[in-house]
Amino acid sequence: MTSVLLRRAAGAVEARQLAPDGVLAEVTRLDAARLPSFVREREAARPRWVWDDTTRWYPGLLAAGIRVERCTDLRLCHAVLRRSPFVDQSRLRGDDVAGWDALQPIAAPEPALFPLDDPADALDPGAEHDRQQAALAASPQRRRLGLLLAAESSGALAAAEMTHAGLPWRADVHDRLLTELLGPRPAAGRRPVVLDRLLPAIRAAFGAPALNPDSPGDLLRTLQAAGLPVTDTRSWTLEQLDHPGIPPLLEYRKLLRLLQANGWSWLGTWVRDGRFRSYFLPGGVVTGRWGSSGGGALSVPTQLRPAAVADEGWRFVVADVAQLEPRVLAGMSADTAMAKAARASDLYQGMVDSGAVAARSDAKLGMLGAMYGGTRGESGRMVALMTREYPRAVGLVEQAARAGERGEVVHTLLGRGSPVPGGAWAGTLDGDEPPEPGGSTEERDRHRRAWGRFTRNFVVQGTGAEWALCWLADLRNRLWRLGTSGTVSDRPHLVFFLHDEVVVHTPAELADEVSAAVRAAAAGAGRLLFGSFPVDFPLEVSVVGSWADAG
DNA sequence: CGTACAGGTCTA
DNA sequence: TATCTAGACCTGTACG
Repeated sequence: MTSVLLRRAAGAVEARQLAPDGVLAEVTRLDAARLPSFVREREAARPRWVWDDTTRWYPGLLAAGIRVERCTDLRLCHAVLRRSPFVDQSRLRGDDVAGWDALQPIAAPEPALFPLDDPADALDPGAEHDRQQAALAASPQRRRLGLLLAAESSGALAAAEMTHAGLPWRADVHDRLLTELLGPRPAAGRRPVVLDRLLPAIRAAFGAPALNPDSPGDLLRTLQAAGLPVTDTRSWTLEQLDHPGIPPLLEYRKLLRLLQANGWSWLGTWVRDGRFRSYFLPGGVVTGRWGSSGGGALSVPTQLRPAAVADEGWRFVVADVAQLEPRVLAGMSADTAMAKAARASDLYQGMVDSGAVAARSDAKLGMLGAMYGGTRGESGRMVALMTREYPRAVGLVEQAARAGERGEVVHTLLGRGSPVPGGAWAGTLDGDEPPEPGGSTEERDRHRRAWGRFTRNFVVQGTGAEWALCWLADLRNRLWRLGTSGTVSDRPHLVFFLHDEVVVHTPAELADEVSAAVRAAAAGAGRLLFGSFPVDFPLEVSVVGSWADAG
């Protein structure tokens, strides 16, 4: 496959075409305004586009109606390679390593095609590409690492396309939901009538006429003065209490939260032209999960999902994986007993049916405890049971926890490395950092165990993210091929992705084919990561008019 | 007056 | 019979 490396050069663009063996075949210099037509012409041969950072190149191409099939995102690949234990770090050495380390994605593309004063312009993408290729070629885990880099780059394309398309969002439906719960939209500077009605009831119940429930300190003092035995004011704590002031207080806080997080001002800020537009950030989380920026895309309340409505004549295909992380753990540890339980569409029920545990809730508690590091109470007892039934799977996360406690780096199946621990407790391991002044032994042990819980979870959450990335990358190409003409948003396309769930917006007549594509991509992701090892990733797939109707 | 942090609540 | 993983983002409060 040929590659085309793009770089900005003083208001123009330089395109270097590389033959499959990496030899430079052709250099083209073109005016930045000519870039879209250049990419459109060359894309017919399906090259791999190599560029410093997808957020700096792809939004402009998408705006010009151009979609590309594959790319290498040097920023994201650099970040993976720099932390991977599968890489000989000396291969990445160069003058501008610090520059690549520090390079940030662009969250909101500026109106100009390329922003001025971009730190990316000081970096040489050609040299970085050569270093990355050399590091990959020398890796003892070339296949896995190569797969991870390709998946990460594909994710960057998918993320840019999702931002470009946006999630269909009906402002009128959202406004109706808010009005039903809070009353009509208040004038600027006023509060919704429902909150104004609840406030005196709360103050009266606690005999505190000046109470401001928005102030955590004020609220805690008032609750304690009313004789309630609390040390925090979390909803979970308050729900345990029997006092006439509690129900209106919880109601008040629930509605206030809705107003502040996803009220009318959210609607005005994040919904334009019938689309919720936020930025997905591939690799935004150390484990490899995506982060997001803008509008809280990672926590869209289920309460508001009725407002996500497909266009006229279009549908949503919503798909999620049941119990992704335990399945991934079964696969990466090659635990055949757990994989057998995972053959059922409900893994926890599969554990009950095989006689491993008595109840589904026990299986769930035990697995979550094993993956998160639960030791106490019922969770700890169930973890012990899991260890007996699934020694390979539990052994894998136990080893990751012990390694983390020793300050070592752990890695996912495809080779994403965990961060090196910082802070006083880790410094004492190598003796190159003095213990924190006032830091007691117990405090250091607490940090050590907390880091062990993090590395324990890292291997599972991170490998789960790799599975999801492979799923997404394959699905993206299948969706494109299902369409016959037009650009990304004219064909079936991704509009939302959240760890183990995708939403596809598709012309209604293609919805069944999209459902099949979603399933085929999931099966493909399982084979890519685990080969012929028999672990299933069953999906729940719904074809709906509104996101709220899925599941 | 702007920034940092704590506390809270939503998501998988 | 829980306080165990990862995030985003809001407000109030303390601090310089």
